[in-house]
Amino acid sequence: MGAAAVDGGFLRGLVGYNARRAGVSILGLFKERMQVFDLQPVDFSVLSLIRHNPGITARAICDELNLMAPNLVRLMARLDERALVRRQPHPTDGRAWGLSLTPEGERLMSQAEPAAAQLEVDATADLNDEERAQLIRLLQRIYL
Amino acid sequence: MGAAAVDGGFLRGLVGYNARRAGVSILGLFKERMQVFDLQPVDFSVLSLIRHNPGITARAICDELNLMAPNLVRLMARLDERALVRRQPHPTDGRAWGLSLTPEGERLMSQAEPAAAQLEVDATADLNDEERAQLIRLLQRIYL
DNA sequence: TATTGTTATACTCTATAACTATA
DNA sequence: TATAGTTATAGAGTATAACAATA
Repeated sequence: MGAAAVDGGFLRGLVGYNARRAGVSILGLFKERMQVFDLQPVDFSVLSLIRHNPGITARAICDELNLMAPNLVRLMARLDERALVRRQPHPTDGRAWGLSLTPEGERLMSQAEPAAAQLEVDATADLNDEERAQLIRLLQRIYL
Repeated sequence: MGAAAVDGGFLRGLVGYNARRAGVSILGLFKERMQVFDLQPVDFSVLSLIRHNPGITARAICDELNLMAPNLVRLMARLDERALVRRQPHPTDGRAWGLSLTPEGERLMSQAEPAAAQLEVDATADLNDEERAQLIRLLQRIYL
């Protein structure tokens, strides 16, 4: 009567189905562990991208993370209210802003990124380092 | 200035990030190809599960697909309106319904499932059969 | 007392069109 | 003419609480 008795045979032969299920599984632990930082998965991705690309534009973030521009606006507003990010006039493009972390944003991410890395290892505890690396290589060959 | 110049180094070292990106990539082709069947990804998953488990209950579907019961109600109502599924009194549990495909639902899925399998191969064209199988094995060790 | 299915509802995420300022 | 950022808004997906019927 439990899930074990259900024949999910066809679905489980699909890469897309398994990628989604695995992603949801990791995301569950992510939300749990990242509560202390008050960071949603997307918030974390955006902040990490800004951290490693100071001066990046909103447009480049949208391209990299596959976000729609209007949706990034409210997200950035939240991060701005929390004083985690800073916008400065773009040096060459008057339409754009150059984004970077505030000292507080930097402090937060210097803790959040290691936490995320550890969380990943815990969420994929059945895999060793080599298997985890190969999994990532295979996944990237799909979307890159 | 394009996405290629962006350092996504930290994020791309995370299994969760890559699983999500790969899943989104496959989902894009899924929605495109499945338009002819008028099936959302979740609709397809539910119908496939019912097809291979005739008499299955809504509860078992929720457990298998990680859905919340209230959300399945509207979804089932749509499939019911399209006369793709049928509910019959459960043989042993008076609270539950036994779900199965109608002949029309069976006809639709006999076309949709092979289309989904082909779509997967196309969306993961950089992988050969062995790599695809290994990718699935690795993903399942995360969530199963 | 617990579980199945359901209703109502709220919240978040995602998507589209239209506008401004600049390139 | 095209692009960066923004506003407003509609739609889809996801979440919780509460209820009736049955186990």
